[in-house]
Formats: sequence, C-alpha cells, structure tokens
Amino acid sequence: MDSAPPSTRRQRRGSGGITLGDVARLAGVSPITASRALNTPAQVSPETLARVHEAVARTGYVPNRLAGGLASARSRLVAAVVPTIAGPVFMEMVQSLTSALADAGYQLMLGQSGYADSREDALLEAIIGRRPDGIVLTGIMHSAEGRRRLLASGIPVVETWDLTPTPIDMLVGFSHTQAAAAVVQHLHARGRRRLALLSGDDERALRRNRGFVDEALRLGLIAEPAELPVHLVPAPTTLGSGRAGLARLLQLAPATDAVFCSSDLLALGVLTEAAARGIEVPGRLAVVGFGDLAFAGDTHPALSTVRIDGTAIGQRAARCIVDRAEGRPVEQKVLDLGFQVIQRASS
Amino acid sequence: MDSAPPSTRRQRRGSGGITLGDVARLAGVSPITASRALNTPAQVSPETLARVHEAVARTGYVPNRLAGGLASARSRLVAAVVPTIAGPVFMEMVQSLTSALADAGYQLMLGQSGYADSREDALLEAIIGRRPDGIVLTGIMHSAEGRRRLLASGIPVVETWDLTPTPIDMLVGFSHTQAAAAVVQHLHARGRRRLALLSGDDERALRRNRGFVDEALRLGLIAEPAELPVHLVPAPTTLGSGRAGLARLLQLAPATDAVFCSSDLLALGVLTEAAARGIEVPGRLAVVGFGDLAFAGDTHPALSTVRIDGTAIGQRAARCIVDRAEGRPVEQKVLDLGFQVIQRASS
DNA sequence: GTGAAAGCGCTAACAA
DNA sequence: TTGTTAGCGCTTTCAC
Repeated sequence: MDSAPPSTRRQRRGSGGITLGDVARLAGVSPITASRALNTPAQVSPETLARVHEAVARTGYVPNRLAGGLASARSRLVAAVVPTIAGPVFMEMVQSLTSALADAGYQLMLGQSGYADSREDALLEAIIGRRPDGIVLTGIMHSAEGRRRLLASGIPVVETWDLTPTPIDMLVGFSHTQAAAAVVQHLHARGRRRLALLSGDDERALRRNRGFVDEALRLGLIAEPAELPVHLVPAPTTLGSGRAGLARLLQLAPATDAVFCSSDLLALGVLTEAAARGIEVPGRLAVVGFGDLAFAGDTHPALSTVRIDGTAIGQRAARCIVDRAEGRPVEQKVLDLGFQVIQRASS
Repeated sequence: MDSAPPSTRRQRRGSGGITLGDVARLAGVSPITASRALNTPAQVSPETLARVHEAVARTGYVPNRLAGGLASARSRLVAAVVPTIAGPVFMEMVQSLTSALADAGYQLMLGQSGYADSREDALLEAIIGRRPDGIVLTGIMHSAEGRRRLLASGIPVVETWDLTPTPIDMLVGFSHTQAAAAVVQHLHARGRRRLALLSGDDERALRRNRGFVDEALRLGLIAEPAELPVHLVPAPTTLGSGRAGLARLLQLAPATDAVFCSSDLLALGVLTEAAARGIEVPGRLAVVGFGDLAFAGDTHPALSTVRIDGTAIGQRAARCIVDRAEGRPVEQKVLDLGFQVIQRASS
C-alpha cells in the first residue's frame, strides 16, 4: 500500500521541507488531526495535542501558509499602500499597523505607489494576486479603474488619512479642510493677519490649502483667493525645501507674519532658514507645521502643528480588517478620527 | 464525463473568483496553455497568446499567487526585518528594496523586530511560514536559535548594515568600527582634542563607540577608555534625546569640543540644543552625525556626518535575492559597501 | 474527538 | 506548440 510502480510515477519531489504530514506521522495521528491541534486545539484531546506539539518541536516544523491560505481562502496577509515610506509622515501609521496586525497573527505587505499614479495599477495587480485579507490605502483611491478592480476583488479595503462621502468600503481618516480652517482660526486668534502657505504638491496638501484659503476669506484676512501667498514644492517635502520655500515666500510677500507648512519637516526647514536669517520666531513670523512628528516638540522654538494620530489610524484600520477577516461585524465603517491643533512656541 | 452523482459529491465551492481555468475555457485552450501564455509567452503561438490575453482582459482575471507559489515553490515574496520603521535610518534601504524588488516582480513583506530580540522568534516563524524567496535582515542575526531556523529553512538570507566574518548566507554592509575610527581621525585632523560620544544603545551604535574609543586611544587623545565622556540614550534616537543628551554631556565634561552622535537625528538635537544655549557650532563645539539623512545638508549649520548609502544596500540586497531566486549565480556573497565621512559646516 | 476523501488554483513533468 | 496528469501542503466537508 505504499506506491505505484515507479515506472509510471510522475516525478515531483516536494520542496523537501517538513510537512504537516510528517508531523502527523511522527505523532501517530492523521494530518487533519495535526492541523486541528495547531489551529483549533480545543477540538483535540490533551494527549493528542501534546504528542503533536512534541512532533512539531522535534521536527522544527513551520506551517506553510501559502498552502494554508490556498486551502482556507484566508492568507492572513494584509497589504498597505503608501505614497512613499521615505517621508516620515506615514511611518507612525505603518508602524502601528504592522504591530497591531502582527498581534492578531497577520503579516503586512508593503507597497509604494509613488506620489504619481502611474505604477498604481501594476501595484494593485501584484497586491490582489496575493489574495490579502485586507488592503489599507493611504489616501483615497481615485482612479475609476482602481476602484473597480478593488471592488471586484471582494477584498476588504480601508482608505485612510482622508474623508470622502464615497468610500470604496471602509474609511479611517479626518478632514483636511477642517484641519486647515482650524489653523487659520488659530493664527487669527494669535493676532496674525498676513498668512502664507508653504506646501507640498500632493493632493491632500492641496486640499488643505483650499480649506485654508476659504477660511481666510471667511475671516476677511484676504479679499480674494489669489491674495494669499502660496509656494508649492514637490512632494515628498524636505527640510531643504522648507528652507528654500521660506526664502521664496519672503520674496513674494515680505510682510508675511505666519506660514502654514504642509508638513513638520517643511516647518523645520522654515525654522532653520528663519534662524539662519535672524528672523525671529514667533516674534516676526509664526510657523505651524502638520503631522506632529516626534521631533516637533523639541525644535527650537518648539513647533506648533496639527496632530494627526497615525498610531490610532493604524490601529483602527487593523481592527477593521481583522474584524472583517474573522467574520465579526465591523463597528464603524467610516471613522473620523479628527485632528488637534497643538500650540507651541512657534506661534 | 462531467460529474459523479450529486449525492456522493463533496461540496466545496471555490472562492468564487475567476480562475485560470475560466480564462482557458474562454480562450478555448487548456489551463496549462493559458498559464504559459501568462508566464512564458515565448512558448506559445501568437494567436493563442492573443486569445488568452483577450480572455484575461474580458474577465479581469488576476492570477492567484498563493496557488502559483505553492505549485512552483516560488512565492515571489521577500521579507525584510527592520528594528523599527519609526526611525528614518533604514527607510532609505527599505524604499530602494521595495522598488528594486517590485521591478523584478517581487513583493516586500515587512516585519519589525523591535530593538529587543523578544519578538524576533515569533516574527521569524511568521516569515518562514510564508516561504519567501528571500529574507533581508537589518543587522546580523545573533541568536543561535534564529540562525539555525533560518539555515534550516533553506531560504536565501541577506544580512545588512554590518559585517561579520560568519554570515548566515549573504551579506551587504560596512564596518562600523572603521566608520567610527574615520570620524575620530577627521575630528583629530580638524584640531579637536576633547571628544565625546552621544549614542543610542543599540548594538551597532555600541560597536561604533568601541571603534571610536579605540581610535582615540591610538591617537593619544585619551589615555584609557573611561576617559572619554559617553552618554547613552535609548534607541530609537530622537531629536529630543539629542538635546537632552548634549545637556548631560556638557555636565559630564564641560570642556568637550566635539561630539559624535550615533544618528543624524541625535546630531540635529545637539545642534538645536547648542543653538538654544548659544553654544557656537563649530566654533566651540564640533558635531558629527551618522547616516547622512536627507536633511543633513540643510541644517544650520550644515551637519557633518557619515554617509551610508542605504539605497545601494537595498539594491544590492534585492539583487542578491533575485539572482538566487532565478537560479543565477550571485556575484558576491559578501559585499562591503563602505561609508564616507562627509565634512560640512558643523565640524 | 478523529479520520477519509476531495479539492483550493496553479504549475512541473512527461507525452504527443 | 499544446495537452494530460499529478501533485504543491494544507483545510474543508462529511462520516463515524
């Protein structure tokens, strides 16, 4: 009862590794029992459990999750797409996402879309091909093609860092428009009247800029949108572009008394350039960043900024996906985590 | 020849998605031909190819790589382990790794080990379970258990950011000892005599510290190791710990005229604290960082540092793994990419 | 609590 | 160039 005649046997030696079958044989049980011992131990008698565990220990068996995923249609893989990991902005989210998923037994696959949408399609295909149990998007998916593919894939999707009335599936974010408006109000309350914008050219930053201009109009700080000095720099933003940006802005509008930067790094650049030029902050110039990165409280002067809780975004996104994967109802499909204007010395 | 009596038929509806079989049927070919059309188009006639591609387009078929990986024993997945992605240090490498792998049709799985080795074991199991085609480690694997498991898995491993005479498999790194010695020489040449160290407490930083002390001894800057003021801060290092660190160092050794920091972020903190205290850099204090992050050239004053080419490390690591996965010979199993002391205004 | 059979979706091996 | 067959290693379904 061992093998057919070797002459007619197809050849296909496995990868050579230990399989669940080997473990089962060593433990003297059937493969499915070994599987249950590892996955649903409650269904197995204590002695059997012990024997299987011993066999695992002796062999150094590591389950093949590719095979498991194929058989169970659950890969325990979650994909995250970020514009770039070179910027520190999304790191906090990715970090907490990785941890939260690891705690639940899921692994993170990372994809970079670049700020341009060119490679997004290939990336989406690569991701969907792995049949992840969930996809976390940074920002919202705009291309109709992309939305359709995601929808068609049937994979749970969480869009993050943004709000939209028409999410693909789930959403964890905050309102960029409101955040910018809150900054205008803050600066206005601090007596600033000649505001300016220094901003990356990515979509979310541009949306904040619109919110900023609108609120400035509403408060009567400007009479028409074009009055507000704006300087755009290419994303991802850097300290260097912050320095150059302030220089340019002061050329455009020397009387500027407050700058709202689209990232803390940009704001740090502004602080640096101001220091280098002997411009007093906040005396002559107020500076507000965005993101509340770890360093924001330790700059000189300490940087006012808008706090976005990347950790919370990552955790909630992980929760959404894990809940869905485990068949639990998702508490909230759309979640506005808000933001917080943090006033420090720079304004 | 279609189906057995329904009564005895096992039930197991698939995931419901489009499969290669569906595509093949639509194109009027066998599944394996469809497979070849997608994977090795050269083996298929032009007309067949066209028909298959059309069928793919019509159905929106996305190949299931879990199944493909299982069947071919090639997952086209590569795992990377970093201590944390919260620090910007390894981002450059991860970024270039992601891109280089994506270009070759591989996807990156990201794992965080934390600076402590506690979770490393669980992480290793999670990774090996996916049967990646390669594993990129940040730093070298120390735990004997970990080394054994990796070796036993048979998966190609690249250790990075370090050199060791006994790599598990492949290695792309540089010498921390030599880098630190080069910094001592640089500071010595610039006339500095009272050196100090401000450093994270991670293993590689500590190794640099030893190299730093050794070289200082050799040059006669100190008579014994304990003479050199050292302040350790917990990794990951931050701008804030740099500020606090300088404060502490000046308490310990007020006459210090040069500080070597274990990261650029720490160094930026030192610059910040020095500015806040009115300490002239480089006049009274020279500052050297480590990493040459994007911002280093734009600080005020511009930061001298040690350039580590993270992009190159990522690319070479990707190349090593892809070569191995595709069955090509690996050019160099051990690669010392070196480093470069970059002198800027801060020293 | 345990097991036998079937099959997840794909590709390697062999055959024509 | 195309097809047939037999798995990859696991888990589902059904049966005891």
